[in-house]
Amino acid sequence: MEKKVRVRFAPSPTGGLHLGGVRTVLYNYLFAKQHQGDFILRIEDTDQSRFVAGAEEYIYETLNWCGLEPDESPLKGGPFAPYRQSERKKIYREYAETLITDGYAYYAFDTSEELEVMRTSHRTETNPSPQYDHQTRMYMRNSLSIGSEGTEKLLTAKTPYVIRIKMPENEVLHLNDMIRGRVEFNTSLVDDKVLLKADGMPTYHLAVVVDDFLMQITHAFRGEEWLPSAPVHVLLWRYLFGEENMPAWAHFPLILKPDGNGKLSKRDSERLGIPIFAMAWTDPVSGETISGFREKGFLSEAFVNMLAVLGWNDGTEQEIYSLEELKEKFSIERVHKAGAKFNYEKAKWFNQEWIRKVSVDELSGLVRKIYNDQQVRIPDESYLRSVIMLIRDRCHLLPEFYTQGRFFFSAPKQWDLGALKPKWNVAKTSFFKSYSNAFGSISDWNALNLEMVFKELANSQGIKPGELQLPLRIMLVGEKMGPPVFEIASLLGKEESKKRINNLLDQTGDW
RNA sequence: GCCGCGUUGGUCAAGGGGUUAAGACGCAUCCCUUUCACGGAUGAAUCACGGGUUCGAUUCCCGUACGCGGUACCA
Repeated sequence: MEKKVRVRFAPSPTGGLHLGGVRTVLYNYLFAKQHQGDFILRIEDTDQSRFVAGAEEYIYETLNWCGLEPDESPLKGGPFAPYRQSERKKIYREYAETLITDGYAYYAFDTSEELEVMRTSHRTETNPSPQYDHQTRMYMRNSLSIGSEGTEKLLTAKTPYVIRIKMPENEVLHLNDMIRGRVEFNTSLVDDKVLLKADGMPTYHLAVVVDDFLMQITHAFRGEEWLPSAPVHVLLWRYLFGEENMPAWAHFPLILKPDGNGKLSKRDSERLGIPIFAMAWTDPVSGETISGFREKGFLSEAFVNMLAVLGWNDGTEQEIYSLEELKEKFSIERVHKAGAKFNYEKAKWFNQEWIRKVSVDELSGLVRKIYNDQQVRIPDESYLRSVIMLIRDRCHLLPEFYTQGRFFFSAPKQWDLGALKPKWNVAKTSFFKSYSNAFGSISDWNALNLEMVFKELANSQGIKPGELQLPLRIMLVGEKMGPPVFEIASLLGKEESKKRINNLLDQTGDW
């Protein structure tokens, strides 16, 4: 009997959720869902000094936008509540003390100044960052170096302390990563990490294993940056709950900046003008806003799709996947080991694909919002939908529905005269006069008929129709862009088309 | 420095002892269209390096280089 799969995403609410974070959520979610398991959102807010107002709400909204709803969360509750670590504070101390009793951890009374002294005095060329470990711990002020009596004294005097894990010497630990296979560590090289901080809050290391155990997490997935501290977690599992009960691990590769090397960061967003957050994030203190994919005009389907295949593929040539399809086809084993550079151009391509794929219904709501923001009045829903169907193929980002389609809602006020004037003549003036006059006789107003009449008239007047198409386009659109010109006229309607032709004709006299 | 993880075109990547080393994005050229896109076609461009193992390594092993991550009372 297999245990029910339970995974968690455990962010620290300190700001916007960037690409890597959302991808971690996504992979967790996909894995859980394809195994009929639970996806838990746990808020790791153990560092009170890093509290950022609104960051937690931002996470909910992001998950909601992406369609990755947790089964249990601080907001939703669940059988293992609370899901906010700050509210679980009292739980952790007990485990830390058990560790001390069992000889796996100890009290440390060093002040931050003392730690600083140790780090500078032990610093050498070959060891630029000395650690609090088996080599140095006996020189520090802790229950190992000062004995139980001294410890008692300090404890009763209410001396601030932390609890540190006592890393064993020269033991080889290993971990079977679902992506990387067996990874080994020598415990001598790992420092005595703080487990419980002076304020009584646990560090990530303690909290993550205690909560993963208590919340019955079966698979623990996180970013690669956690791999180096994994031996601490393995040891904690061994000491507290039994290594055999430890969840299966997988460490995801990082998402790198598009140019150069290194982790994608907020700086890159500003520097390159590309979004890195799912949604715009405004820092409550500085007021500074970093734009997000949603605001740039991405469809959540495209965003999720793009993220899924950034570091994963199913071995076929398929690149476009819906969430449902991903649930079916995703597999941790096929996640790449190496980090991937983020490519914004490709991201836009995914969005373009999804703009064509998604229903007009869904698009119309989104596009309506964009037009509203631009103060464009939309006569009616069916007109909007027709415009959308006509221009969706040429849009990569949602805002392009405005730049590509605004002329459907208001007549051009200026024209690309440079494309017109040089080749203009009286024959063309009279052609357009007769063309717009002929509108009255077109009973079935559609692109095909419009084109037919256009061509017949042109031929009868001895002008090549091709030479007249561009002028017509400029009259209707104002510039050299847009869908097939008779489609435009057809949608615009008889009156409006006539009006726009006459608008320009009024000016040709001055040329 | 030390530890860990990586390394297939510019980018994302498939492949995994014998292949013309897929495909996508981007780029270039052409076609379509007397608009701009879309679409189609074609093209340039890749197995980090050095040793092994092998009849044969991009693929397996060992080094080296490079990159990234970690080295906090941050997660």
